[in-house]
Amino acid sequence: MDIEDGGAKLVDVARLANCSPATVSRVLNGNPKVNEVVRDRVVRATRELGYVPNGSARALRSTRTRLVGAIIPTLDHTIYATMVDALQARLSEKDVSLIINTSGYDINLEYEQARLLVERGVESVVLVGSTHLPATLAMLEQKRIDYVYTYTSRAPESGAAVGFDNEKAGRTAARYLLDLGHSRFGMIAGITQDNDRAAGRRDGFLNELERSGMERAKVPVVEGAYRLDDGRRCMQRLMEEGTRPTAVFCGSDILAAGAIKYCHAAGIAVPGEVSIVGFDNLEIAELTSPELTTLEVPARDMGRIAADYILASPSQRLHLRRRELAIRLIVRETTAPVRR
Amino acid sequence: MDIEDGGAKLVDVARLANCSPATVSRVLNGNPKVNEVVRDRVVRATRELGYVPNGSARALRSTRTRLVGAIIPTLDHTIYATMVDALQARLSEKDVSLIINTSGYDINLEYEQARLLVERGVESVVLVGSTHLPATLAMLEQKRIDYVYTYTSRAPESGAAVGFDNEKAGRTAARYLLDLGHSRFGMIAGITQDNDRAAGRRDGFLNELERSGMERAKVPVVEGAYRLDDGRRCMQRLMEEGTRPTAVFCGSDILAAGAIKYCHAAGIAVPGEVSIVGFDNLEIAELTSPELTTLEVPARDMGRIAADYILASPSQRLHLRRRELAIRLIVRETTAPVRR
DNA sequence: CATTTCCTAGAAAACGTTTACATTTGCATC
DNA sequence: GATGCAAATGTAAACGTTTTCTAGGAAATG
Repeated sequence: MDIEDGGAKLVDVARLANCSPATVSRVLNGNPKVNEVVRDRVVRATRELGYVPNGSARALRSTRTRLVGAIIPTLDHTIYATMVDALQARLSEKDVSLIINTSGYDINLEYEQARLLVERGVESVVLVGSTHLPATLAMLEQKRIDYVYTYTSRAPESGAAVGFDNEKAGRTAARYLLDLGHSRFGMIAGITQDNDRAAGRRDGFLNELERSGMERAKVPVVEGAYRLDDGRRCMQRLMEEGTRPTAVFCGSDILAAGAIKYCHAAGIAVPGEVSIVGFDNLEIAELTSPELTTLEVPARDMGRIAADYILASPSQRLHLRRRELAIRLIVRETTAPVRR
Repeated sequence: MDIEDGGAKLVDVARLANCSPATVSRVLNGNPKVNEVVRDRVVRATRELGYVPNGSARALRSTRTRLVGAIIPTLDHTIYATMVDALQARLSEKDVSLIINTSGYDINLEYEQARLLVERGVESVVLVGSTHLPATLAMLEQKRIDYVYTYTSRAPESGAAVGFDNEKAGRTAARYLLDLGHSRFGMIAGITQDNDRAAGRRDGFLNELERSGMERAKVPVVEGAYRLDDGRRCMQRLMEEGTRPTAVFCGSDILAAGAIKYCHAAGIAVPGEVSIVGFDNLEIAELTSPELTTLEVPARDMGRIAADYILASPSQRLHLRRRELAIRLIVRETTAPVRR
C-alpha cells in the first residue's frame, strides 16, 4: 500500500474509512444522504491521507470541469487586467478556475486558443468585443459552450454581452466637446482593424460631429497602438498636418497621456490651445498634468458581472444576458471652452 | 450514430478512417510509426468530424495535463499583470494552458488556491515571493509538483526562483541617494506583512544607510498599500512628522507617484527640496512631473524565463534554477544632489 | 407479525483516452 | 521455401472518479 508515491486515491480513503468508494464520493460531493458518523470517518480519513481528488477523472466521469476560459487581447493593458482580476476573484469564490489566454488582438490566434480551451473542457468562454472568426463561434456553439462578450453591448445571437455601447461613448465625447464650443476636431483612435470597440468609438465620435453639421471627411483621424509613444506621434501628426484642431478625442488614456506629453514638449498649452479627452479612466488619468478628462470604463464591474452570468443557472441567465453598463464622463483639467 | 450531440469521439474518427482507436491516438500524438496513407485518412476524418479530443480523458490516462497554475497577489498591479502576460504567451506557444489565481497578498487564501490547482492537476505552479505557508509547499512537494518563485532570488530548497535580490535593490537606492549627498532619509514601503519583497527592499535600504553611519532607528519608515492615495498620505506623514527628509525611497512607483502629487499640493519642490526614488519602472514613471527616477523590475523577463524553466526537460532544468536578474537604476528627474 | 416504505451504502458500469502487449504483414536471409 | 525480424496496426486493459441500480436493514404501517 505505497500511498506515499502518487498520493492517495479515493479507494485508499474508502479503505481507511471502512466504506465503499461510492460513499466517499458522496461525502466529497456534499451528497446529503450519508450517515453522519460515516461522513465523519470519511472526512477524517481524507484529512489523514492528505487526499486530493483527481480533477481529470472527476471531470471525465461527471462531464463537469468547473473550468472557464478567457481570451483577451493583452494583460499589459490595465483595462483588461482589471477585468480579469474581478472575473477570477468572483469565479474562485465558487471554486471555478480560470484559464486565461492573450491573443494580441489577432482573431486567428484567438481561434487557436479557443480550440485549446474547448479541448480543456471549459464550460464558458469570456471574449472581448464582438469581432471574432465565425469558425470560433461555430466551434463554441457546436460544443454547447456558452460565451460572453465584454467591452461591448452588441450581444451575439446566442450568447451574452456585458459591456457598454462604444458608439454612444464616442458620441458622448463629441457632444461634450461641442458644448464647450469647439469646432475643429481631431481623433487619435486605437487600431480599428478587427477591433469593433476602437471602431465604434471613432464612429460615434464622427457621427455626432456630423449630426452637428461638421464635414466628416474634414475630421482628421489617426490610429495608434495603446502605447505612450504612439500617442505622442499621433498627436504630432494631428498638430502639424492641416489645420490644427482645438479638441482631440483619444481612444485610450495611454494615447491621451502620450498626446499631452507631446504638447508639453512642443509648447502647446493644454487645455489652453487644445482640449484632450481620454478613454478608460485608468489610474494614470490622475497623473498627467494637467489631469486628464476621460470616459470611465467599468472594467471591474464587467468582470464581476460576467462571472455572475457564468455562475448563474440556465433559468437565471435569461435575465442576465445583454447587460449594458453606463459610461461616465470624468471631467478633470485637460478640457476647456474653446478660446475665441 | 448521432455524433451531432456531444461531439465526435475518438472511436468515431477511427470508424470513419477505417482503423483502430489506437492508431487515431497515435496520429493525434504525432507518433512517427504510422503509415503515411493511414495518417492521412485519420487527419481527414478528424477534420471532417470537427473532432476535438477530450482533455480530461487524455489527462486521466496519460497523467499529463499540460496545465500550469500561477498564484499572484493581484492583476491590478501592472508589475504582476505584465509578468503573467509574458508567462502565458510563452506557455501557449507549447499548448500549455495557464490557470491564474489572485490571492490579494493573503497566504492563507493562497493555500486554498494551491489546493484547487493541485486538484486540477497542474504540473507546475508559479508563485510570487518566498513567503508561503509551509503547508502550501508541503502539498506541492508531496504531489511532486514543482514550483517557481518569482520577484525574488531567494530560491526554495527544492524548486526554482526567477527574480532579483530585493535587499540588494534597496541598497542600490540608498547608495545612489547617499552619493548625491543626502543625509536625511525616509521610506515609504509597501505593506511588509507576509511580503518578503517589500520587507527586503526596506531592509536593504536601511542596511546600506546604517553601513554609512546613519542610525537605523532615526530613519522614518511608513507603510502603504500600492495605491496613489496611500502614497500621498504616507508622504504627508513623512513630511509633517519629525525632521523632514531630503530623500525618500518608495517601494513602488505608485506610491512614489502619490508622494509626488502630495508634494505638488503642499508646495514642496521635487527634487529641489526632496528627492524621490520609485520602484518598478512602470509606464507611469514617465508620466509624473517631474519624471520619476526608479529601479526597473524585469517583469516581462521573469514571466518568460519562468515559462522556459517550466517547459524545460528535467535535465535542462538543473541549469535554469535560481536565475537572478539585474535591477537597473533609471535616473530621471525626481532626484538631485542635496541642497546645501 | 407481515408488509411496505424509507434511507443508507455497496457493486459495478461507465466516462474517452493512452499504452503495453499481441498480432499481422511484408521482407530479407539462409 | 522455411525462418526470423522489423514495422505497422489492433486488442484490451487501464487511468480515478461518479452514478445507476440494487440490496440490506430499520422504521412505519396495517
